[in-house]
Amino acid sequence: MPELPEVETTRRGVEPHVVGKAVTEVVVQDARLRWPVPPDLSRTLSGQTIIAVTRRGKYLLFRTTRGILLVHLGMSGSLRVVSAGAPRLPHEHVDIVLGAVAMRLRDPRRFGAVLYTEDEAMAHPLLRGLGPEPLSREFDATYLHRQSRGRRGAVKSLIMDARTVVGVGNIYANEALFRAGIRPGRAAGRLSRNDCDRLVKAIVATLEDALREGGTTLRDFVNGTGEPGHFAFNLRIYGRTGEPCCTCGTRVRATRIGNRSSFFCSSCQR
DNA sequence: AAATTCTCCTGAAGGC
DNA sequence: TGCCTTCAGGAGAATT
Repeated sequence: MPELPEVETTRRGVEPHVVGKAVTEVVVQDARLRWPVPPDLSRTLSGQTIIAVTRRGKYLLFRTTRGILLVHLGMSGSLRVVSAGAPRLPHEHVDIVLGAVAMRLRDPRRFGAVLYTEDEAMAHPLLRGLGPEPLSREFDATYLHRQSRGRRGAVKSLIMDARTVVGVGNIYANEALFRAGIRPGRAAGRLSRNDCDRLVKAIVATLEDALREGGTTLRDFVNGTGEPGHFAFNLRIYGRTGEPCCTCGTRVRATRIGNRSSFFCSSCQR
């Protein structure tokens, strides 16, 4: 599931192949993504040169002098660079063709998005209101502590809420809480200042470790050049229901929080 | 205001 | 073997 490490891995993978190139055309095989791919996208984008590839949360931003192509990978999306005109496999819905190469979006579950805006980036409705980047200085214990005050909901839901901090999805939320020794169901408002400090450090460390491994591939994810990520081997708690905790041997328990599967060690996490 | 539920979608896995 | 149900999840929208 693309979370920050997967999206950033994708960004790094495609960036060198697309910056400085002009869009030749956009070929849409199936426009039915989370929102329809704009019908005039090919006409709008053709001729525009990509000057930078940035990321905000889980959104990829392909900047041109005129506007921004926004790409979100949803939960099963992947974007890779292929030869223009390479045979299309199932679920490969959109090609952003740049001369001899193309960025190709594959998205079996079609929860992803391909949009275009000429607004200033952060004014876009999907980007406005996003919380800080987890790997920025702004995301620290003081900030998280302040955000958590008065919250009776689960801390796991709080850190997965993009208004609190971007880029943390279900897998890394589970992993970070395990590393911090905090139960996912704990009321956010009951976190001590020290809990927040450990949790922020755990989130940062988890994301950085995953980034180093090129992200997590459970099923669909591949990077900008089609390679899977290897962090799945490092998952300590996610998906390990019934297995012994890697730290203390207690059986890993599963529960649902905010309609998302959650895993924890009842001994290591309080 | 915060918290919860619903919704989109398809493939895999389990049950009978 | 085959059909049916359940589950997985990002995150905006709707609801409580």
